[in-house]
Amino acid sequence: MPNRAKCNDITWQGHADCRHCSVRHLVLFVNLADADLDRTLAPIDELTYAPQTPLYRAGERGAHAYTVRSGLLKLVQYLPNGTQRIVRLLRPGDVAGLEILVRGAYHHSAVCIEATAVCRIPIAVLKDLDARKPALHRELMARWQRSLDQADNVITLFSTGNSQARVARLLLHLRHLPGEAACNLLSREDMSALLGITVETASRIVADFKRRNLIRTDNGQCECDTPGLQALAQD
Amino acid sequence: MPNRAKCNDITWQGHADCRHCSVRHLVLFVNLADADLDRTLAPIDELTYAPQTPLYRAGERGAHAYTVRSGLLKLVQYLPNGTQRIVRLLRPGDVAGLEILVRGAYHHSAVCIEATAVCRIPIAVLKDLDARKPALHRELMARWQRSLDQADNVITLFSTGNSQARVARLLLHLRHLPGEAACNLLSREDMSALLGITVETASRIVADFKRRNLIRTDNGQCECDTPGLQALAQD
DNA sequence: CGTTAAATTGAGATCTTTCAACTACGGTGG
DNA sequence: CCACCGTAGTTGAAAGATCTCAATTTAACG
Repeated sequence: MPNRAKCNDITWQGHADCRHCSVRHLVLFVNLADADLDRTLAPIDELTYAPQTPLYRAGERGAHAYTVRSGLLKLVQYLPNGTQRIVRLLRPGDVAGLEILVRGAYHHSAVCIEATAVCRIPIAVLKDLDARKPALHRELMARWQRSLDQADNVITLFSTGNSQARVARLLLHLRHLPGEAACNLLSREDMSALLGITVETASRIVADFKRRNLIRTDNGQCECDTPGLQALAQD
Repeated sequence: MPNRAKCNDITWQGHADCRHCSVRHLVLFVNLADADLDRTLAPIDELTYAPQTPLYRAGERGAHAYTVRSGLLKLVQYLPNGTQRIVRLLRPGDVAGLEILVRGAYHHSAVCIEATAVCRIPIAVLKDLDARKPALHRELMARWQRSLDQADNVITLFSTGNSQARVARLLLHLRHLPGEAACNLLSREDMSALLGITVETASRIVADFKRRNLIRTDNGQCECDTPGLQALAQD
C-alpha cells in the first residue's frame, strides 16, 4: 500500500508541488512555464513504495507513466520458459511506462528494488501538454532516447563478455555518483536476471571480489575499488 | 557510392514520391496529408546501398535520419576492448538515426547487411513537421517505442539462454513473414556480434541445425523448420 | 531462539571459448 | 584457362567458464 500524497494538496506536509520539485531538473516538466504546470498539477500524485513493490505488470492496461524521484526500480520481462529478465534499471530522473502513450498496455513489469518515490502522471496530462506545449515534445523525445541508451547499455555492458566483466561493469554502474566509490548492492537474484547469468555465478564472483578487496561491503552498502573494477570491466 | 535519386524528381524513372511510396504505411509520414508532404518532399532523398556499406558511424555528427524501405541493416556499438556488438537489426519500416533529434551525434554505426534502400530525411524536416503537425509526434513516438521494443528483443531473445536457443530465435526472427519458412542467413560474424557468442559456436550450431534438418540452406537463402526451431527457442 | 529466505560453497556435468588446421569458394592476374 | 590468393565457413581438441544440483552457512526477523 503506497504512501500517497497529492503534490498540490497544500495541507500535505511536504507540499512538494512540481514547481519546487527537488528533481524537477531531472523530470519531464523541466521546460514548462509555471502557469502551464499549475493547470496540470491536479492529477499528479507523488507515491512512495517499499522494496519489492510492483508499480505495474506487463500486459496490464494502464493510464499512468512514472518518473522516478528517488530509489531504484527494475523493468522485467518474462520469458516463454518462465524465467525473468531485467531489461532496464531506472534511477532518479528516469521514466517508466511511457509506452502507454503509444500502445494501451505496459510492456514490462516495473518493480521497486529499493524504497522508491515516484510521481505518477496520468497519460491524459501528457497527451494534453503534448498537444499544447512543444517544449514537452523535446522532453519526451529525450526520455525515449534515454530509455534507448539504457537498453543499449544493458546489451553492451551487462550482456556481453564473461560474468566477471559483467559484474564489474554493474558495480561501477551502480555507484551513486560517477566519481564516487559507494553503491548499493543488488540481490544475487537481481544480478542474475540483469546479467543473464545464474545466481550461483553472481554469488561466486561477488564473493571473489570481496576476497580480492575489489569491493568492501557493509550491509547493503558497498565501496568499490574503481580502478580495479575498471580493469576487469575491460573484458 | 550510393545510387541517389530525388523522390520528387519527376524525371527520375521510379518517381517514387512519398505520396505513392510503397512502404508509406510503414514509414514516418503515414498520417500526413498530401499537402503537408509536398511541402517537405524536396529534401528527402532515396538512396540504395550495397551490402557492407556504412550509412553513418557512431559519434559522427549528422543531420539525417533514415527510414528503411527494403533490405536489412545493423546498428553496431564498439566496446572498450575493440570488439563490436550489434544492438539492433533494422528492417523495412524501421528508422535509424532519430537520436540526432535529441543529441547532435549518432549513437551507433549503421551498416547495411543486405542491399538496402532507405529514405534519407533531413532532421530539419522532422523538426519542422514536428512543430506543425501533431500527427508526426505520434508517429515519432511510435518509432521510438518500436526501437525500444527491438532493443528489448535483443536482450531477451538474443542475449539470453544458451547459444542454441539464441540461434534458433534469431532464425525465427529473420523469417520474412511471421508464418513463412524462408529467411536470409546472416554471416557467422554478424550472428556472433548479435548473439554475444563466438563465430565458431555460431558456425557449429548452424551446421548442426543443417544436419538435423532444422534448416535447409541454398546459397544465402534458408528454409526453417519452424516448429522444430520453436522447440529449441524455448530454452 | 527458532524459522525462513538469501547467500555461499563444492563437485561434476555441460557448454563455450580458444587456437589451430583445414575446406570451399570466388575472384584476380598470369 | 588455370593457378593462386584471400575470405568465410567449418571442424577438432583441449582449456576454461558456466551451469546444475546439493549441501552448508549466514542473515533477517518475528
